[in-house]
Amino acid sequence: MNRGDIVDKPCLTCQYNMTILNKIKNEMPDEETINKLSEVFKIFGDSTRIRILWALFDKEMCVYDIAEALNMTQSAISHQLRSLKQARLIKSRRDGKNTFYSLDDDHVKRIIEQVLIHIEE
Amino acid sequence: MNRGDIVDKPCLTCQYNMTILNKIKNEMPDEETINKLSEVFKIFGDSTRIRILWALFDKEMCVYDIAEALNMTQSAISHQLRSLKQARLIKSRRDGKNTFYSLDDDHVKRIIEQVLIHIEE
DNA sequence: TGAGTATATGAACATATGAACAGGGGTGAT
DNA sequence: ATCACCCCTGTTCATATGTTCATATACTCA
Repeated sequence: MNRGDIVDKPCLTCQYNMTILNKIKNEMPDEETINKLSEVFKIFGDSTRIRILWALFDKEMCVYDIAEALNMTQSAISHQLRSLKQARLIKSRRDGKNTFYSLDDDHVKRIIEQVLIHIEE
Repeated sequence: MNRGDIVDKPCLTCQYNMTILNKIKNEMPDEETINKLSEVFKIFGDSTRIRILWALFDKEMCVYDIAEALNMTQSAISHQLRSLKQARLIKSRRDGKNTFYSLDDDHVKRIIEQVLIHIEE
């Protein structure tokens, strides 16, 4: 069964006709927005990154200390920090030898909290 | 450089000492919660699933119509619906030949909206 | 009961991802 | 300038994930 077949004989028992389905298609955010959305979620979708974000919840930290707090190698942390920064979930500030990372804005914290509420119900 | 070395000579220029780092470790949610969090985010982290959730934002739909609205095969949609259901982001209701899917609760919508706000800034 | 419709599942394949390792670049102290 | 330290980049390898195709199951109605 492929797409062509389906278009010609729509699901008769279902509630929506082609007009409504097309409306859904059109009201859907554009492809770029959808992709951005899923990319951001993808970045959240890793336990190490969640732990990093959690560690940054109320203070900035340098790479070394994050690695220390999470019991992981500096290299692994650095990779994850890059992902997080590319997704604009964190920002960095250089101070001499150290680079300090902090949450990009409050949304990040709120998003995690929302999901936490969801899973705790 | 490995973990053992680091523990013995902490980053001298950083702001946090071992006591604070241990505090971070202890205040972090337990492993199970962190894992659940990242798993849920992982499920959100796919453009097809985001589009499915979007289609379900204000009404239930059957598999066929979702496939139709998204221009995808029934099989692909069915697989994704299973993931979404396992993560408790959607629920299903059988009605004769059809299975209708809808958002599990309002959090799902709110979570997506939060991230949308974040990326639009 | 058998035909037709709606959905689910399994296997195979391609792609994406995370961790570890090796090496390099920038910074500050001497 | 040189060295030590902090961090980043590129690569490799193992594993995870998404898609497709083929097929199985569930349900309805004649």
